[in-house]
Amino acid sequence: MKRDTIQRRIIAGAVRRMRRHPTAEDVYVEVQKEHHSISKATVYRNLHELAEEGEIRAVFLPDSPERFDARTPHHYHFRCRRCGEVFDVDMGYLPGLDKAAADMYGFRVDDHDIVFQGRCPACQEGE
Amino acid sequence: MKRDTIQRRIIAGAVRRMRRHPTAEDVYVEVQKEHHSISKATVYRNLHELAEEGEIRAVFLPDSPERFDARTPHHYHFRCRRCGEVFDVDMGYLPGLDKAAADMYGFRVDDHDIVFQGRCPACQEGE
DNA sequence: ATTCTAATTGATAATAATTATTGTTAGCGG
DNA sequence: CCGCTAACAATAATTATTATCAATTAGAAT
Repeated sequence: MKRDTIQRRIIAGAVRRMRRHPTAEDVYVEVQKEHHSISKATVYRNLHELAEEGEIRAVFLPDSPERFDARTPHHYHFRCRRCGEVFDVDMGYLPGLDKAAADMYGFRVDDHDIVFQGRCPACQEGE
Repeated sequence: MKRDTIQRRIIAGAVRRMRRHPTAEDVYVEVQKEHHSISKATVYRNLHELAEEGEIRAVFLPDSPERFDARTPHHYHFRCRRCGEVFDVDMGYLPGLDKAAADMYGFRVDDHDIVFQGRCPACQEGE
């Protein structure tokens, strides 16, 4: 049975507070402030468990360690190829894509992620 | 100036031959058959260079090391959450998405990737 | 064709990211 | 409150990737 530990609550809370798609390492640094003895393995384990339960979302981005995101409404991402910064892209989830993929191939599609790549406004200046 | 080395040709050729989104490691094993003394660093280096030049495509997938793909027409991917297998999803590139993201946020969008997740047909049996 | 030289290579070391192991601790049902 | 077991901390191990650098070599210049 899934136990409700203070470590888990701290980790979940930290991810919900953090806004910039933190990596496991970022979350580790953050939770250390609240609970000094928490270990890195516990952070990894709980992040993955929380993601599996749907409490938070795992975001996979190019050239980056795995990131996490507590924002509940599904959204997409943009990654600047120059500075590496990641931005949210709110354009509404496109359920039609899931259905199309499911119909074409017989998959059971749970969801999808879209990652745009290019140049962010700041990095477009002076080119 | 960009030099045309036999290592680069062998690596590019191997990726073009391989169909299952090989990882850098997979490519390394493959090119070893042709050129025994090729080093892993050379494989990594060339894969990234080839990707940057647009000769091949880098594919970033959840819970997986970086993968590469020589298929020229852009396509999407599906990953089975159970067995981890990756499938191509050919549903036609959706340029409208790039434009929408660009217009909303002022990005210069080069392209996007979509990764669907769920269960593949084989893993749906006996559930 | 020979020489030059800067790009590229191979080998290996270093780093980063993640997972596994092991012994300890603490939620929760009884 | 007790005991069982899931979850824990600490750390070792593994995996993935990048950096370093002397040696090599493709392509340009002679």
